Amino acid sequence: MSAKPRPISRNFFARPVDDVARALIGVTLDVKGVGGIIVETESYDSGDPASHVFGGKRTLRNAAMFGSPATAYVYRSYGIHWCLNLVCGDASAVLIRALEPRHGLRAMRTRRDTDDLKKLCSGPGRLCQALGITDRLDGVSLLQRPFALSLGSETPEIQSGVRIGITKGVDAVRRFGLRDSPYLSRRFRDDAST
DNA sequence: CGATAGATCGGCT
DNA sequence: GCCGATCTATCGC
Repeated sequence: MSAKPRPISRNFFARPVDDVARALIGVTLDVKGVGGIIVETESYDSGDPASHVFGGKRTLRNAAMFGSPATAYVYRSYGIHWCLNLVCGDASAVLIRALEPRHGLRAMRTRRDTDDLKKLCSGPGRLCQALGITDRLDGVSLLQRPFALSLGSETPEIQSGVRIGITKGVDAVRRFGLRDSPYLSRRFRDDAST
């Protein structure tokens, strides 16, 4: 059924963060065998007022953002949820916003307490709950267990737009998604391609 | 449908 | 104190 896995290497992350955010669409992300295909991302970097590292201030929370490419940055959002970023170097990172559920559906449904496929991983907090991601994975390498990242086989159609849920840097077009995927956290407003 | 309030806590002013 | 890179339930049209 599934194509042979094409593991992602550290070099994948060592390029401009917007490029990585696009390239991650269609990539499979699993944590201990549970996960799916990335369908929505956002990019953040140190010059970005919406970023946790804006101004270069290093804190306990954002320390992982300053790590080497292919490091996980996990932070708590609104005191309740966890959110996962993939660090790309120079204090830049890609926020994973939505997955198409593929592996370990049973575990995901249990953790999320819902049978609705579209509510399992469609949102940064939701997907972390579904995959069991917490701050215990903050600062951990993405290139080994419990993470498994592998390239997709097709070249996906990418949609882009402004980011969600922020109050600064609101005009930057740094949100990317798999065109018309039913698993997006929200639909894209306009139909700007590429 | 869209709008909004509440949960809950670390980091910052 | 205040405010979020969120989610859910609930209210109103």
